[in-house]
Amino acid sequence: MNWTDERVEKLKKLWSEGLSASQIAAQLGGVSRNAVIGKVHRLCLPGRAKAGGSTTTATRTKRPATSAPRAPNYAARIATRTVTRTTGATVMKEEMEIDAVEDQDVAPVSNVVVPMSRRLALTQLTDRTCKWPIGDPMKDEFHFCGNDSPDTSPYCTFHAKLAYQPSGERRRAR
DNA sequence: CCCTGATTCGC
DNA sequence: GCGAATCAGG
Repeated sequence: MNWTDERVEKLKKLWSEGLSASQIAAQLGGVSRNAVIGKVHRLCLPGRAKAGGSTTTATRTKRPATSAPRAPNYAARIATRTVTRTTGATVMKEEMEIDAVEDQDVAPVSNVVVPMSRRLALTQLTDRTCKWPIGDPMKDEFHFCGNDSPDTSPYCTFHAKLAYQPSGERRRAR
C-alpha cells in the first residue's frame, strides 16, 4: 500500500479526531499501526500529549529534551526480540481484524468472526443493526455492516471493539 | 498482558 | 519515504 493523497487525508482526519493509531490502521487497511504512527511523524502532525490507552487528559509534558532522545541498544534489542515475538499478539491481532473486515466485504457468507453480513444501506438501519460503515462513502458500494447490535451499542460486538468512544459519552441515538 | 504513542534505522 | 522492531509507559 502506498500513501495516496486520499489515504493521507483520511489519516489526518482520523488522527485529529483522536482515533488511536491501531484504529486508524484498521480503517485504512493494508497498514500497521506502526506505519500510521510513522506517517504521522513524517507529516509533522501534532502527536498525542502522552501515550497510553486511558485518554491521558493533558498529562505531564513530554520528555525533557535535555537528556538524549534515546539510545537504542542494539545488543539489548536482539536480546529482547524473542521475548517480544512470543508475546507479540499485537501485530497478529491487527492483521486478523483487517482481514475480517475485508472478508466481510468480499465473502459475506459464513464468516466465523462476523457470522452475518447484511450490507445494509443507511435507510435500512434500525436500532438493532450495526452502523459500522464499510467502503468509501462517495462510492456506490458503500454500505453498513448491518449485523445485530446490542441495545447498548450502535455496533455489533465485532465492530464495537474498533469504534471510537468519545471520552464523555455517546450521544443518545435518536 | 492488554494497549498506547515515540523513536531508530535498514531498506 | 516507509514501516518493523523496539522502547517507554498506562
